[in-house]
Amino acid sequence: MSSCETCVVRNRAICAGLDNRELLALNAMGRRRSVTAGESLIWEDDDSLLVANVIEGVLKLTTSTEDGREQIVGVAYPSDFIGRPFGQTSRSSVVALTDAKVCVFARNDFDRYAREHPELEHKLLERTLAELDRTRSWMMLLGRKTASERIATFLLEMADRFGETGCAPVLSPASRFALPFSRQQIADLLGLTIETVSRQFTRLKQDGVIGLPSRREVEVLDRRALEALTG
Amino acid sequence: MSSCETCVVRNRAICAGLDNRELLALNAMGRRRSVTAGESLIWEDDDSLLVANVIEGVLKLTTSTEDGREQIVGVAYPSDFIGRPFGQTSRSSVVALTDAKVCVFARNDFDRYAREHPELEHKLLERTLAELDRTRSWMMLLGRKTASERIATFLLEMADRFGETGCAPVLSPASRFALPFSRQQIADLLGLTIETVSRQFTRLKQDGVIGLPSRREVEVLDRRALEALTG
DNA sequence: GCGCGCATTTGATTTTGATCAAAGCGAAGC
DNA sequence: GCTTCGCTTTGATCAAAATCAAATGCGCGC
Repeated sequence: MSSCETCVVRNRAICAGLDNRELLALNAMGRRRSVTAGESLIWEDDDSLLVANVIEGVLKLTTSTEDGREQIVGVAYPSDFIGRPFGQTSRSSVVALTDAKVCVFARNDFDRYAREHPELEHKLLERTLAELDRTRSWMMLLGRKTASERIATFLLEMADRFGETGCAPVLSPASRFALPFSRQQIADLLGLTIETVSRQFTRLKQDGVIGLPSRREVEVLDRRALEALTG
Repeated sequence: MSSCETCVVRNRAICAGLDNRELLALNAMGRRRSVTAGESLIWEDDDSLLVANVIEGVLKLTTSTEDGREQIVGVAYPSDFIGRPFGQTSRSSVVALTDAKVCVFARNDFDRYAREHPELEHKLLERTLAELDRTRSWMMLLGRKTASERIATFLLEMADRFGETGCAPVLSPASRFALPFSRQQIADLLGLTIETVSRQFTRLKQDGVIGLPSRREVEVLDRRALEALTG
C-alpha cells in the first residue's frame, strides 16, 4: 500500500491532483523521514541532492555569513515543498525548528519525474511564485521597517497562521498561539538582535497589546493596535 | 513576419526553444511596447493584467509603505520575465529605470498558453527558482550586512553584470561601467539612505578602491579589496 | 558661455538598535 | 525540593546609520 494514501498533506502538497498510477510511481521514489528539532536536512552551498515535502513540523531556511551572522530566509510548514529542484547547489540550509516529518526524494529522480508530469511542475511553479511574493514582501520589512514595525508584522503573520480566534464575533478578536521560534530565531527572521526582540515584546506587553503567558506563547489582545504598528 | 524572428532576446528569454508554430501563436498574443525611463508598467496591488519579457533596458520591481518608504525588491534586465502569472494581483510595481522595450502579453492569454506548453512553464519555473535564490541572498544583505558590506556586494554585482574587464590578464582587473541607478535608487535597493550611500562611495574612492568618473559611472580599481568587504 | 534646477555631497546632530554586561527565570535532572 | 543550565530579560553604554541642514557641482536649456 502506498503511504501517500494516508498522508495528511495529500491534498495540499504538490502531489495533490496526481492520479493513482502517478502517485504510486512518486511513492516508489520517495521515503518518509523523521527529523528531530535542530537537525539539518540540507546544507547551504552543498550539492542539491534532495528535495522534500513537509508533512509535519516547522523548518527554517537560512543563509549565513562566514563570521556567523544568520538570516532566516524562509520558513516551511506542513505541505510546503523544500529543497532546490533543477539546480546544482542549494543556496540555503534547511533545519528543523520542531520535530518534523518529511517526504524526501533524490533530487535527480524528482527532477526527471517532474519534467514528465506538467501538472506537478505547474503546482511547483505556483508555489514558487507565491513564495517569491512572500519573500519580496519580507525584503521590504528587512530593508525599510523599524524594529517595532517588524515585530508587529511578525506577530500578525503568526496570529494568522496559528491563532484560533474565538467563535464569538468580537471587535478585537484575541488570538492565542504557540511560537515555533526562540527569541534568537525571531531575531534571525527579522534582522534584529535578541535583545531588541525581547525589549519590543516587553513593550507591547506593557502597553496591553499582547500577553505573554509563557516564553513560547503569545496572545494578541489588541489586533487593531498591532495592525496600526505594521508600517 | 513574426517579430520574434528578429528579437534580440529570442534565444535567452523563456520563448527560447519554442518551435516556429508555437512562436507564431505566442507572437499573435503579444505585442512590443516601448517604456520611457520613469514610466510604470505594473502597479503594486493592482490586478495582474499583464506579463512581459524584457527586450531592452532595465526596470525595477518595488514595494512601498503607505508613508512612502520604498524598497526595490528586484531588477529586471533584457531577457528577464516580469509580471505575476497565475495570480490575481501583482504584489510589486514595475517601473522603467532606463528607456526600455518589452514584449507584453495579457496575463490570462499568457496563463492559458503556458498551461498548454509545458516546456515554456518549465523555463518559467527555472527562472523563478533562480530569482528566488537571488532574492533570498539579498535578504541576508538587508537583514544582516553593514552599509559598507552592502555597497561592496552591490558594486561587485554591478561589475559582474556590466563590467568589461580589459583583455590583458592582470591581477586586479579594473572594470568600468555605467550604473542604471541613481543614488536614491541604490539606497532603495540596499535598504539605506541616499546620504549613507554617498558617504560610502566617497570613502571607497578616497581609499582608492573605486573611481567615480561621473555620477553614473564606476570603475573598480581594487576588486580584491571590494571582495574582502562583502561580509 | 551662462545661469538654473536638481541630484549629490558634505557636515552636524540625533536616534535607533547593537553591544556589552549582569540578573532573572523556568524547565530538566538529581 | 533543590540545583543547574540555558534562554530571556533588563540595564548601561556605544556605534552606526538616519535625520536635518546646507553647500556643491553637474547637466541642460537658453
